[in-house]
Amino acid sequence: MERKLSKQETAGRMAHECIAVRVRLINRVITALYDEALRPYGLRTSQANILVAVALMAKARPAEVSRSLRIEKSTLSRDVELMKRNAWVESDPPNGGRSQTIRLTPQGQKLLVKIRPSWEKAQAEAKLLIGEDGEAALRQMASRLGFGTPAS
Amino acid sequence: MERKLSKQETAGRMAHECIAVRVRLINRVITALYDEALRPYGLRTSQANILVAVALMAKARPAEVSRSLRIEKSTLSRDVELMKRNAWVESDPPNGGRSQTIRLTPQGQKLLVKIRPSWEKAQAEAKLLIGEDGEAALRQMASRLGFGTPAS
DNA sequence: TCCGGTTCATTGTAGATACAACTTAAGCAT
DNA sequence: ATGCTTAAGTTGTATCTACAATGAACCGGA
Repeated sequence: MERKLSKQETAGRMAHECIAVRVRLINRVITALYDEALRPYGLRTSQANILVAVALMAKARPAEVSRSLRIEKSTLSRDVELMKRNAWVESDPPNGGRSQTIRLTPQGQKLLVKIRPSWEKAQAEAKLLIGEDGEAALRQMASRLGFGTPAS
Repeated sequence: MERKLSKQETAGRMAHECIAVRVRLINRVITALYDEALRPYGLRTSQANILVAVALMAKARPAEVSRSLRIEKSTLSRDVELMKRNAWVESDPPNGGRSQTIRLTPQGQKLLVKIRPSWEKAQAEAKLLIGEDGEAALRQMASRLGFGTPAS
Protein backbone atom coordinates (compact mmCIF):
# COMPACT_ATOMS: atom_id res chain seq x y z
CA MET A 1 0.00 0.00 0.00
CA GLU A 2 1.40 3.35 -1.08
CA ARG A 3 0.46 6.05 1.33
CA LYS A 4 0.60 9.75 0.81
CA LEU A 5 4.04 11.23 1.25
CA SER A 6 4.23 13.76 4.01
CA LYS A 7 5.66 17.23 3.72
CA GLN A 8 8.64 16.28 5.85
CA GLU A 9 9.42 13.21 3.80
CA THR A 10 9.15 15.16 0.59
CA ALA A 11 11.32 17.99 1.86
CA GLY A 12 13.83 15.53 3.27
CA ARG A 13 14.12 13.57 0.07
CA MET A 14 14.44 16.70 -2.01
CA ALA A 15 17.14 18.16 0.19
CA HIS A 16 19.12 14.96 0.30
CA GLU A 17 18.78 13.96 -3.35
CA CYS A 18 18.20 17.06 -5.42
CA ILE A 19 20.77 17.50 -8.13
CA ALA A 20 19.69 21.05 -8.90
CA VAL A 21 20.28 22.40 -5.42
CA ARG A 22 23.82 21.06 -5.49
CA VAL A 23 24.64 22.25 -8.98
CA ARG A 24 23.33 25.67 -8.15
CA LEU A 25 25.17 25.95 -4.87
CA ILE A 26 28.42 24.88 -6.46
CA ASN A 27 27.81 27.35 -9.25
CA ARG A 28 27.37 30.21 -6.82
CA VAL A 29 30.49 29.36 -4.86
CA ILE A 30 32.71 28.82 -7.89
CA THR A 31 31.40 31.81 -9.78
CA ALA A 32 32.03 34.04 -6.77
CA LEU A 33 35.63 32.88 -6.79
CA TYR A 34 36.26 33.82 -10.39
CA ASP A 35 34.23 37.01 -10.13
CA GLU A 36 36.40 38.17 -7.28
CA ALA A 37 39.58 37.35 -9.13
CA LEU A 38 38.40 39.20 -12.24
CA ARG A 39 36.89 42.20 -10.45
CA PRO A 40 39.98 44.42 -10.87
CA TYR A 41 39.53 44.12 -14.64
CA GLY A 42 35.86 45.01 -14.67
CA LEU A 43 34.58 41.87 -16.25
CA ARG A 44 32.50 39.10 -14.80
CA THR A 45 32.91 35.39 -15.17
CA SER A 46 30.13 35.24 -17.72
CA GLN A 47 31.83 37.81 -19.87
CA ALA A 48 35.18 36.11 -19.54
CA ASN A 49 33.59 32.88 -20.75
CA ILE A 50 32.22 34.65 -23.78
CA LEU A 51 35.50 36.43 -24.42
CA VAL A 52 37.29 33.09 -24.52
CA ALA A 53 34.66 31.44 -26.69
CA VAL A 54 34.78 34.25 -29.22
CA ALA A 55 38.56 34.28 -29.21
CA LEU A 56 38.61 30.62 -30.14
CA MET A 57 36.16 30.83 -33.01
CA ALA A 58 37.40 32.11 -36.27
CA LYS A 59 34.09 33.64 -37.24
CA ALA A 60 31.95 33.69 -34.16
CA ARG A 61 28.31 34.00 -35.00
CA PRO A 62 26.12 34.77 -31.97
CA ALA A 63 23.97 31.70 -32.53
CA GLU A 64 27.05 29.53 -32.52
CA VAL A 65 28.45 31.02 -29.33
CA SER A 66 25.03 30.70 -27.77
CA ARG A 67 24.84 27.01 -28.63
CA SER A 68 28.34 26.16 -27.53
CA LEU A 69 27.92 27.73 -24.11
CA ARG A 70 24.26 26.80 -23.80
CA ILE A 71 23.32 30.39 -23.18
CA GLU A 72 20.01 31.67 -24.42
CA LYS A 73 20.41 33.86 -27.48
CA SER A 74 18.75 36.81 -25.79
CA THR A 75 21.08 36.51 -22.83
CA LEU A 76 24.09 36.44 -25.09
CA SER A 77 22.79 39.41 -27.00
CA ARG A 78 22.79 41.51 -23.85
CA ASP A 79 26.09 40.24 -22.55
CA VAL A 80 27.71 41.06 -25.86
CA GLU A 81 26.13 44.49 -25.80
CA LEU A 82 27.92 45.23 -22.54
CA MET A 83 31.17 43.91 -23.90
CA LYS A 84 30.81 46.12 -26.95
CA ARG A 85 30.23 49.07 -24.68
CA ASN A 86 33.56 48.24 -23.05
CA ALA A 87 35.11 47.90 -26.49
CA TRP A 88 36.28 44.35 -25.83
CA VAL A 89 34.43 42.96 -28.81
CA GLU A 90 32.98 44.31 -32.01
CA SER A 91 30.74 42.87 -34.67
CA ASP A 92 30.63 43.01 -38.39
CA PRO A 93 28.34 44.56 -39.42
CA PRO A 94 28.68 46.84 -36.41
CA ASN A 95 24.94 47.32 -35.93
CA GLY A 96 24.36 43.63 -35.53
CA GLY A 97 21.73 42.09 -37.71
CA ARG A 98 21.36 38.61 -38.99
CA SER A 99 24.60 37.09 -40.17
CA GLN A 100 26.97 39.10 -38.05
CA THR A 101 30.25 37.85 -36.72
CA ILE A 102 31.80 38.87 -33.45
CA ARG A 103 35.48 39.27 -32.79
CA LEU A 104 37.75 40.63 -30.13
CA THR A 105 39.07 44.13 -30.46
CA PRO A 106 42.75 44.69 -29.77
CA GLN A 107 41.73 45.80 -26.28
CA GLY A 108 39.77 42.59 -25.89
CA GLN A 109 42.80 40.57 -26.90
CA LYS A 110 44.98 42.44 -24.45
CA LEU A 111 42.42 41.93 -21.73
CA LEU A 112 42.33 38.22 -22.37
CA VAL A 113 46.06 37.94 -21.85
CA LYS A 114 46.00 40.26 -18.86
CA ILE A 115 43.39 38.34 -16.92
CA ARG A 116 45.23 35.09 -17.23
CA PRO A 117 47.11 35.27 -13.92
CA SER A 118 43.91 36.07 -12.06
CA TRP A 119 42.17 33.26 -13.84
CA GLU A 120 44.95 30.85 -12.86
CA LYS A 121 44.56 31.95 -9.26
CA ALA A 122 40.82 31.37 -9.24
CA GLN A 123 41.30 28.10 -11.05
CA ALA A 124 43.74 26.92 -8.39
CA GLU A 125 41.37 27.90 -5.60
CA ALA A 126 38.52 26.16 -7.35
CA LYS A 127 40.56 22.99 -7.67
CA LEU A 128 41.26 23.10 -3.97
CA LEU A 129 37.58 23.46 -3.21
CA ILE A 130 36.22 20.73 -5.43
CA GLY A 131 39.22 18.40 -5.56
CA GLU A 132 40.79 16.45 -8.37
CA ASP A 133 37.81 14.15 -8.57
CA GLY A 134 35.43 17.03 -8.78
CA GLU A 135 37.35 18.60 -11.58
CA ALA A 136 37.43 15.37 -13.56
CA ALA A 137 33.74 14.82 -12.96
CA LEU A 138 32.87 18.31 -14.18
CA ARG A 139 34.88 17.76 -17.31
CA GLN A 140 33.08 14.49 -17.85
CA MET A 141 29.65 15.99 -17.30
CA ALA A 142 30.27 19.00 -19.50
CA SER A 143 31.58 16.77 -22.24
CA ARG A 144 28.50 14.62 -21.90
CA LEU A 145 26.41 17.74 -22.40
CA GLY A 146 28.25 18.44 -25.63
CA PHE A 147 30.68 21.06 -24.38
CA GLY A 148 33.90 20.95 -26.31
CA THR A 149 32.35 19.12 -29.21
CA PRO A 150 32.87 21.05 -32.48
CA ALA A 151 29.24 22.12 -32.88
CA SER A 152 26.40 19.92 -33.86
CA MET B 1 63.04 30.70 -21.04
CA GLU B 2 59.42 31.56 -20.43
CA ARG B 3 58.01 33.44 -23.31
CA LYS B 4 54.86 35.50 -23.39
CA LEU B 5 51.73 33.46 -23.72
CA SER B 6 49.80 34.23 -26.85
CA LYS B 7 46.14 35.05 -27.00
CA GLN B 8 45.39 31.74 -28.66
CA GLU B 9 47.26 29.75 -26.07
CA THR B 10 45.55 31.60 -23.27
CA ALA B 11 42.11 31.19 -24.78
CA GLY B 12 42.78 27.55 -25.52
CA ARG B 13 43.93 26.76 -22.03
CA MET B 14 41.02 28.60 -20.49
CA ALA B 15 38.48 26.84 -22.64
CA HIS B 16 39.96 23.42 -22.04
CA GLU B 17 40.65 23.76 -18.34
CA CYS B 18 38.28 26.31 -16.87
CA ILE B 19 36.20 24.94 -14.05
CA ALA B 20 33.87 27.91 -14.00
CA VAL B 21 32.76 27.60 -17.59
CA ARG B 22 31.80 23.99 -16.97
CA VAL B 23 30.06 24.57 -13.68
CA ARG B 24 28.10 27.40 -15.19
CA LEU B 25 27.11 25.50 -18.30
CA ILE B 26 25.97 22.53 -16.27
CA ASN B 27 24.07 24.87 -14.01
CA ARG B 28 22.20 26.40 -16.92
CA VAL B 29 21.28 23.06 -18.42
CA ILE B 30 20.18 21.47 -15.17
CA THR B 31 18.32 24.52 -13.92
CA ALA B 32 16.41 24.74 -17.20
CA LEU B 33 15.30 21.17 -16.67
CA TYR B 34 13.85 21.80 -13.24
CA ASP B 35 12.44 25.17 -14.21
CA GLU B 36 10.52 23.58 -17.01
CA ALA B 37 9.17 20.84 -14.77
CA LEU B 38 8.08 23.36 -12.16
CA ARG B 39 6.68 25.96 -14.55
CA PRO B 40 3.06 24.77 -14.24
CA TYR B 41 3.22 25.59 -10.55
CA GLY B 42 4.59 29.08 -10.99
CA LEU B 43 7.76 28.65 -9.01
CA ARG B 44 11.34 28.54 -10.14
CA THR B 45 14.08 26.20 -9.12
CA SER B 46 15.59 28.81 -6.84
CA GLN B 47 12.32 29.23 -5.02
CA ALA B 48 11.80 25.50 -4.76
CA ASN B 49 15.24 25.20 -3.16
CA ILE B 50 14.31 27.81 -0.59
CA LEU B 51 10.94 26.23 0.01
CA VAL B 52 12.60 22.94 0.85
CA ALA B 53 15.25 24.52 3.03
CA VAL B 54 12.69 26.41 5.04
CA ALA B 55 10.48 23.35 5.37
CA LEU B 56 13.34 21.42 6.90
CA MET B 57 14.32 24.04 9.46
CA ALA B 58 12.28 24.29 12.57
CA LYS B 59 12.86 28.01 12.96
CA ALA B 60 14.31 29.25 9.73
CA ARG B 61 16.06 32.54 10.18
CA PRO B 62 16.97 34.25 6.90
CA ALA B 63 20.64 34.41 7.76
CA GLU B 64 20.66 30.69 8.39
CA VAL B 65 18.93 29.83 5.13
CA SER B 66 21.28 32.18 3.37
CA ARG B 67 24.31 30.43 4.81
CA SER B 68 23.11 26.92 4.20
CA LEU B 69 22.38 27.53 0.52
CA ARG B 70 25.27 29.95 0.06
CA ILE B 71 22.93 32.61 -1.24
CA GLU B 72 23.68 36.22 -0.56
CA LYS B 73 21.41 37.66 2.11
CA SER B 74 20.09 40.34 -0.19
CA THR B 75 19.26 37.77 -2.83
CA LEU B 76 17.40 35.67 -0.34
CA SER B 77 15.55 38.71 0.92
CA ARG B 78 14.12 39.33 -2.53
CA ASP B 79 13.38 35.71 -3.30
CA VAL B 80 11.49 35.40 -0.05
CA GLU B 81 9.61 38.58 -0.84
CA LEU B 82 8.28 36.98 -4.01
CA MET B 83 7.37 33.83 -2.15
CA LYS B 84 5.51 35.86 0.43
CA ARG B 85 3.63 37.59 -2.35
CA ASN B 86 2.53 34.14 -3.51
CA ALA B 87 1.63 33.27 0.07
CA TRP B 88 3.89 30.25 0.12
CA VAL B 89 5.82 31.48 3.13
CA GLU B 90 5.25 33.95 5.92
CA SER B 91 7.45 35.43 8.56
CA ASP B 92 7.09 36.23 12.18
CA PRO B 93 7.01 39.09 12.73
CA PRO B 94 5.23 39.62 9.43
CA ASN B 95 7.03 42.86 8.55
CA GLY B 96 10.41 41.20 8.74
CA GLY B 97 12.91 42.92 10.92
CA ARG B 98 15.84 41.52 12.73
CA SER B 99 15.13 38.22 14.42
CA GLN B 100 12.37 37.00 12.18
CA THR B 101 11.66 33.40 11.38
CA ILE B 102 10.25 32.14 8.13
CA ARG B 103 7.86 29.24 7.74
CA LEU B 104 5.69 27.70 5.10
CA THR B 105 2.06 28.64 4.95
CA PRO B 106 -0.46 25.85 4.50
CA GLN B 107 -0.44 26.69 0.79
CA GLY B 108 3.32 26.44 0.80
CA GLN B 109 3.12 23.03 2.40
CA LYS B 110 0.56 21.87 -0.14
CA LEU B 111 2.70 23.21 -2.95
CA LEU B 112 5.71 21.33 -1.69
CA VAL B 113 3.85 18.05 -1.83
CA LYS B 114 2.27 18.88 -5.17
CA ILE B 115 5.49 19.61 -6.97
CA ARG B 116 7.05 16.36 -5.95
CA PRO B 117 6.12 14.36 -9.07
CA SER B 118 7.46 17.10 -11.31
CA TRP B 119 10.59 17.25 -9.24
CA GLU B 120 11.03 13.49 -9.54
CA LYS B 121 10.68 13.80 -13.29
CA ALA B 122 13.31 16.52 -13.55
CA GLN B 123 15.52 14.61 -11.17
CA ALA B 124 15.32 11.52 -13.36
CA GLU B 125 16.14 13.53 -16.49
CA ALA B 126 19.03 15.17 -14.72
CA LYS B 127 20.41 11.80 -13.69
CA LEU B 128 20.25 10.65 -17.28
CA LEU B 129 22.15 13.72 -18.40
CA ILE B 130 24.94 13.67 -15.88
CA GLY B 131 25.10 9.98 -15.09
CA GLU B 132 25.53 8.08 -11.84
CA ASP B 133 29.08 9.26 -11.55
CA GLY B 134 28.09 12.85 -12.05
CA GLU B 135 25.47 12.63 -9.38
CA ALA B 136 27.88 11.10 -6.89
CA ALA B 137 30.50 13.70 -7.73
CA LEU B 138 28.07 16.55 -7.19
CA ARG B 139 27.08 15.14 -3.85
CA GLN B 140 30.73 14.89 -2.92
CA MET B 141 31.52 18.42 -4.04
CA ALA B 142 28.53 19.97 -2.32
CA SER B 143 29.36 18.13 0.85
CA ARG B 144 32.89 19.39 0.61
CA LEU B 145 31.51 22.91 0.38
CA GLY B 146 29.61 22.34 3.58
CA PHE B 147 26.19 21.61 2.15
CA GLY B 148 24.23 19.27 4.37
CA THR B 149 26.38 20.03 7.38
CA PRO B 150 24.25 21.28 10.31
CA ALA B 151 25.40 24.90 10.22
CA SER B 152 28.78 26.11 11.30
C1' DT C 1 10.28 33.89 -58.95
C1' DC C 2 7.43 33.70 -55.08
C1' DC C 3 5.87 31.40 -50.85
C1' DG C 4 6.29 29.35 -46.54
C1' DG C 5 8.72 27.58 -43.02
C1' DT C 6 12.91 28.11 -40.40
C1' DT C 7 16.63 30.34 -38.22
C1' DC C 8 18.53 34.49 -36.30
C1' DA C 9 18.80 38.51 -33.61
C1' DT C 10 16.60 41.97 -30.66
C1' DT C 11 13.23 43.77 -27.29
C1' DG C 12 9.78 43.37 -23.48
C1' DT C 13 9.30 41.49 -19.14
C1' DA C 14 10.50 39.10 -14.93
C1' DG C 15 13.31 36.85 -11.72
C1' DA C 16 18.11 35.46 -9.68
C1' DT C 17 22.32 37.00 -8.35
C1' DA C 18 25.71 39.80 -5.81
C1' DC C 19 28.21 44.05 -3.95
C1' DA C 20 27.86 48.33 -1.39
C1' DA C 21 25.78 51.18 1.64
C1' DC C 22 22.65 51.79 5.22
C1' DT C 23 19.63 50.93 9.37
C1' DT C 24 18.70 48.55 13.21
C1' DA C 25 19.02 45.40 16.75
C1' DA C 26 21.54 42.05 19.46
C1' DG C 27 25.43 40.83 22.42
C1' DC C 28 29.09 42.18 25.25
C1' DA C 29 31.99 44.71 28.28
C1' DT C 30 32.55 47.66 31.79
C1' DA D 1 22.72 51.03 32.57
C1' DT D 2 25.48 52.60 28.69
C1' DG D 3 28.22 52.35 24.84
C1' DC D 4 30.73 49.56 21.20
C1' DT D 5 31.15 46.20 18.12
C1' DT D 6 29.16 43.07 15.27
C1' DA D 7 25.48 40.58 12.89
C1' DA D 8 20.99 40.90 10.40
C1' DG D 9 18.07 42.60 7.16
C1' DT D 10 16.77 45.94 3.46
C1' DT D 11 17.48 48.92 -0.49
C1' DG D 12 20.12 50.84 -4.54
C1' DT D 13 22.36 49.42 -8.53
C1' DA D 14 24.11 46.40 -12.03
C1' DT D 15 24.49 42.14 -14.40
C1' DC D 16 22.95 37.40 -15.75
C1' DT D 17 19.41 34.58 -16.98
C1' DA D 18 15.47 32.95 -19.69
C1' DC D 19 10.74 32.95 -22.00
C1' DA D 20 7.69 35.21 -25.25
C1' DA D 21 6.94 37.94 -28.97
C1' DT D 22 8.58 40.37 -32.86
C1' DG D 23 10.87 41.44 -37.12
C1' DA D 24 14.06 40.17 -40.56
C1' DA D 25 16.72 37.32 -43.52
C1' DC D 26 17.71 32.75 -45.29
C1' DC D 27 16.35 28.41 -47.82
C1' DG D 28 13.87 25.16 -49.84
C1' DG D 29 10.18 23.75 -53.24
C1' DA D 30 6.51 24.75 -56.57
